[in-house]
Amino acid sequence: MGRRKIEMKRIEDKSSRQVTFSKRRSGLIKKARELSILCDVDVAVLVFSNRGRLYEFVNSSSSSSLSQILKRYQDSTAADGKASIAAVETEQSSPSSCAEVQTCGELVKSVERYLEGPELENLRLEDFMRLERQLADALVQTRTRKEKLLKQENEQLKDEVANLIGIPKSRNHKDLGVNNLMEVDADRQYSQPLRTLPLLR
Amino acid sequence: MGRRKIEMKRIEDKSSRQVTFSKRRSGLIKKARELSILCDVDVAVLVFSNRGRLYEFVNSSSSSSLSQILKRYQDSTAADGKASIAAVETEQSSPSSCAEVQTCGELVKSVERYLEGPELENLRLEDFMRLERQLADALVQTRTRKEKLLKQENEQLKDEVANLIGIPKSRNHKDLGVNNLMEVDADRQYSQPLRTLPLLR
DNA sequence: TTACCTATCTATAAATA
DNA sequence: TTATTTATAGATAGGTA
Repeated sequence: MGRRKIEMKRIEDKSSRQVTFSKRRSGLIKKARELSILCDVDVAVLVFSNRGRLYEFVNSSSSSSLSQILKRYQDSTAADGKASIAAVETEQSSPSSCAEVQTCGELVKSVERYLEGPELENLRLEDFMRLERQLADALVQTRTRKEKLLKQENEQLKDEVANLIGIPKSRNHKDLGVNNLMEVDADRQYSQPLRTLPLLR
Repeated sequence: MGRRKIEMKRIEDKSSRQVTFSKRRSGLIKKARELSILCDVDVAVLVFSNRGRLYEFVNSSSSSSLSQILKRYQDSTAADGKASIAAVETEQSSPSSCAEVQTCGELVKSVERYLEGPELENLRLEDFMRLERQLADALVQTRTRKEKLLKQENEQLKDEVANLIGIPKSRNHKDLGVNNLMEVDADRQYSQPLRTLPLLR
């Protein structure tokens, strides 16, 4: 998509890597927006720069759990302007793969340095910690809900079994609400579609 | 990027919306992968279809909290139904050769060390953050195991129900253990509109 | 940086099998 | 319906200011 085709590997030149990052990041988020509009689906894109900055897209009309999580997180950081989560400077001199730049240890050290510095910078740390808590809370909440549904379903099924054993007339059975639980998607070229659980409203 | 320019609004025709969804979803995830490789950054893309299915991309070298969560989520699903029973069953006993158990044990020990360590009052930010992550991961793993057990039971019960429906002669349900491929009606009607809610695992 | 420029490459809308 | 083809719209790599 440019003057030349480029190899699919890490761009070594720092400057052009940064430029490409900026361009492609914008492009990715634009495409995410288009997908969400054209196809009327929920899309979330999260990009963490090597300096720990987060760029994101979450379509506003989303109602899914994860999007809610991300939105919640977004709200919590809105006061501090965009992309301020753990926006710390890491002058890591790790000679090896820069993919590991943002290890927790590195990040923590950076945050500590950040805290020792002047300014209201610790606000960003709070943003980060708030994000951590929110994600954990949301994860727990979501899993609890799903587990609850599974238990409910199991209870229904147990009742069904009991009924069928106790009253073995071949009556018309009620819907079990489980028929698509084990559905598997065939498209695994790039991603792994994950099953979701039907929820009656 | 096609024969014609299209308006940026929801595609009304269901068929072409589905086709566009499939194409653009693949394209989005491809671009996410390219961005993560070329620029060596962490990228996560989540797409929830209207049927509640989740398509995702999270680059493997990511080390951010969110990516870790999503990755673990992905992993737990990928391993679904494979060799997970043994791991669960051996959990009670002392450390076994199972990597999963070992990992869990290591995690618990680490957490215990932190909790029982002498310098608890001097808990540093680094320790705190690591602890937070460990607790979150442990929670996820534990709940994943529980969920797998629930699903197993759920599947057994579904088979049982299917068998009892298909063979409504009242029998002892224990002799239905053979894997009988009974199918459930696909065109059943729900009394209420079924809404699917994407859930984290 | 910070942004435009534009030749090329890529994604994809529509057609077709 | 799903896969393949093709013509175009769109994204962007390397320049330039």
